[in-house]
Amino acid sequence: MNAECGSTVRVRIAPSPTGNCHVGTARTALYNMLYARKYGGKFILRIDDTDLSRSTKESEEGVLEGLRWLGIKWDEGPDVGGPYGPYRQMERAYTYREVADRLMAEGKAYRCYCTPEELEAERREALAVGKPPRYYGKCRNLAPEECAKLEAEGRKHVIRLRAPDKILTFVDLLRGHQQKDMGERGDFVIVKSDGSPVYNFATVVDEHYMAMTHVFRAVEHLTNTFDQLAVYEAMGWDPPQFGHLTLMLNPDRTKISKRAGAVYIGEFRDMGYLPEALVNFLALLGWNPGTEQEIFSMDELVEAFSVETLSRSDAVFDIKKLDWFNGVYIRSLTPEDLAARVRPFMEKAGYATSDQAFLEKAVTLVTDRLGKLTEAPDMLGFLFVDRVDLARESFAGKGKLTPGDIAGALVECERVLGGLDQWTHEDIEASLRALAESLGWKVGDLLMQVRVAITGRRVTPPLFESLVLLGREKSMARIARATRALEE
RNA sequence: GCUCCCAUGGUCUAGCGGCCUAGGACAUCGCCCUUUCAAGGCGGUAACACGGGUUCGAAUCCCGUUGGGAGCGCCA
Repeated sequence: MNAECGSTVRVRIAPSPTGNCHVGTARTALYNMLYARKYGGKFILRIDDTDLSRSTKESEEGVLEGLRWLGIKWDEGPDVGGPYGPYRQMERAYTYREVADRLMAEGKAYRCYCTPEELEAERREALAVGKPPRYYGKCRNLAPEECAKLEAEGRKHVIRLRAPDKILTFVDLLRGHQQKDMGERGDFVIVKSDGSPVYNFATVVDEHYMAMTHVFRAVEHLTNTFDQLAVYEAMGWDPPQFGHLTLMLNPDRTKISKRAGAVYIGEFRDMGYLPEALVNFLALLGWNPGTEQEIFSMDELVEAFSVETLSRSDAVFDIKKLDWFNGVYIRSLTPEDLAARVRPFMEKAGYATSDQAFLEKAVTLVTDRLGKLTEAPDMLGFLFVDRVDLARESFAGKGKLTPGDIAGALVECERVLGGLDQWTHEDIEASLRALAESLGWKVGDLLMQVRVAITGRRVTPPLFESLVLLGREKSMARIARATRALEE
């Protein structure tokens, strides 16, 4: 299980260019990268684009962008190159062909002319009598003349590998010894009728030529591994070590999907999550450090990572926990950093944020209150507008204060605040507290009226700091306006 | 249907035969703090899927059952 037996560790992530970076892909990429860093190896990004129809430059870029945003960096890949290219399957087409030809020449693979309809019928028959659906080898021993004849009829063919009639085994890095009797498996397709390689074939060729030493991938590939092993064996190649990771689940324990919420990295970014929070959360979803530490920087993850503590059971993606991590990371940011992260969300909401110093002071008021960056515009908007919307009910709340009571109190507030020499937190607080006492009001009740007058709402950042930031002029104007509104 | 994987509170997990009256975190509830809301502090509720073994002793090992998942594709 130790990585460094002579050769350098080489691990990879091989996403399909679907346009978006899926969280599952991201987590698998993370684990692979952590492993590479931990053992001083290389982490490679390969684009598995054999499904030619969907691949475009943009669809590839979308995936890379998601990974980059999370801070996942690769040593070799289609964008940065490297000594083991190409890094796109499409560009390796010639090699697949060559390998398939060699397998055919050695009698380890053969052409099959069966139609999809025939195969489907065969599968149904097998299932009907309770046998595993498999290809029973109709074209297995076709004579060259027969092939020529079918070819002449215009029949298309695929290439099948002769499944070895023996038990294949490997040691999974997470699950230990695994085996399968390949005698139960029919000969399987390695090259489609259009000449392109099937995934289980292409991936073997890629892993081999890219000199991968370890393959960490989702558990859905566990049983596929045996087909791949058959290819390695037919070619006389040494397979890498495999480790099959868990799946991420929806709350109802089905495989994570769109309908249960966000699944693409870009969506999390747009929802106001910090990449470091998402990474931390993802890392702990399926792996544990063996200690009670919860918060990890990327470097700390590299340090603590270990294959031994990767879990074997699937994990529900609990967004509430992600929210908690996000809050923790937001609170750890400097005002400057927080301001920078919040800025795009403020701009999107239509608030001008060119005054850096002001923005920094503003975000400082809500650092402890932000669960997600998207909440910032709502909390801070009152500092960036000329006037706020006032609703009568906001002042009274559920209490029994009448508009008259409130307007009267606000007039007093205006008077007291207007008489202040300095517009500071201390002076404002002292004067308002004193006023509450002389009025016989509870401090909280009085401050609530000012709060609503200033912000238009009952839930806001701390009042005194907000007044200071808003400035004397605007604050006084808002109180005056609120008074008038209540007196109408 | 066959093969394989998995199984500790609502969720993520620690536990790898006695240290477990099962630990931590999120969520939840209560209290404290408090100018609202948060944040923070303190405390509470809450789990070894079930049934057989093995053993002096099992959450931990074995078998079975149940439940969940994957694969059996000219998808990746």
